[in-house]
Amino acid sequence: MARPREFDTDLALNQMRDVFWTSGFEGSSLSNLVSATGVHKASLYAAFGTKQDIFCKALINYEQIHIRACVDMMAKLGGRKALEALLMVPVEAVRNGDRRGCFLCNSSSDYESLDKEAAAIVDRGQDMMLRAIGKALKEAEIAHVQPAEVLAVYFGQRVLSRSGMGSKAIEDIARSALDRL
Amino acid sequence: MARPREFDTDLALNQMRDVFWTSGFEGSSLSNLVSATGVHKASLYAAFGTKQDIFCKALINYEQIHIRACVDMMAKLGGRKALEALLMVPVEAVRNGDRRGCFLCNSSSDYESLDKEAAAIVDRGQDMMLRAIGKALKEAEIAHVQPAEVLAVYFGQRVLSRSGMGSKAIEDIARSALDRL
DNA sequence: TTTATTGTTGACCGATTGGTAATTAATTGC
DNA sequence: GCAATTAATTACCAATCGGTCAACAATAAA
Repeated sequence: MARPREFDTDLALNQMRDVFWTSGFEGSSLSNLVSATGVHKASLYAAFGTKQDIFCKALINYEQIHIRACVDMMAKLGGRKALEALLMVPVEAVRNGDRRGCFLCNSSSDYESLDKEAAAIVDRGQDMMLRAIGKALKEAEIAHVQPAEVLAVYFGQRVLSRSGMGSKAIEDIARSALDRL
Repeated sequence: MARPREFDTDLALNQMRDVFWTSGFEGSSLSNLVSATGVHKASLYAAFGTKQDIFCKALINYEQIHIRACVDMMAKLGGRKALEALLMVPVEAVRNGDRRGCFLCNSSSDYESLDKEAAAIVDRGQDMMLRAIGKALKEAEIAHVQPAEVLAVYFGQRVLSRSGMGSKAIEDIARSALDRL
């Protein structure tokens, strides 16, 4: 009943998510989003709202795709294998040349620059991961390890990935942590 | 032989370091630095150079003061006690209401937006910490744990501090990690 | 006191920031 | 074909960005 959209909103959101993922909220400008999508600024605004709105949608997109996939994989594997798989995710990423780290971890580190809505999305994402880790620890009957410690190791791997640590060293972190579980 | 400076350069650098520490390179503007120091923009430029120059000096200042203090404390305590002290640093910070995390960890996470000089300073800081951790592990005769894993736990604590995790949970991470050493 | 040197200041630079109003274009239901 | 609806585009907005320059002020050596 009206003029159809000329761009794929899902594709555009994925592209903008990658920009924020790589450069963070402050480090990404509207013109970065425009070049990544090929869509004019005013059209992006009409379709997604302000920069803060877009960031929130990008973060939700990340959680629905990547965090969800991670959590589902852990639920499927269960127990110790779930934890092994979790700590190997950063290793595989770096092996594939992906040094963006984890968008959730990056946003946790940039928590200061986030509005309430985005901060709540970060909180929810962390909670998802903590639950999945807690469930795996229980299944593996590892009672003396806190879920937050595993999340800390995972986030540590992700931060160190960003600053150029080699895939072998990232893997050593995983093995060193898993050896003591 | 000329007009004396009206502001304390060391104090001003400390104040600017705190701005970058809290908000990162992209998240800090020159006007933020001006309000934090009370020094005019052109005077800051004359005394410290460009924004990138100031960031590098701030990061060096952080390493010389905070990383150095941390490494020295570990060298003094030695062995297992050094590792215990290290993982308690984030706990004490959050207890004191300090949620800035670790400037070195924050900069590692923002590695993408750093120039070569700043990136090299980050690399050096990480190396200092890895050496100190490695020495402590050796002294405690803990051979099966990688220094990078301890650094990952520490960075993880710092990231989670930024996103509002409670001091008790940050302490649980420390205890959980130390219990298994 | 004069002169050389250096710090402070306010005005200004072009570029970019996030955001918006108005115009034009494309589609469907009638 | 016509009207209604919505998308795309252009041009523009005030504000801020990092940075610079010339005028002025303060000091020490001569």
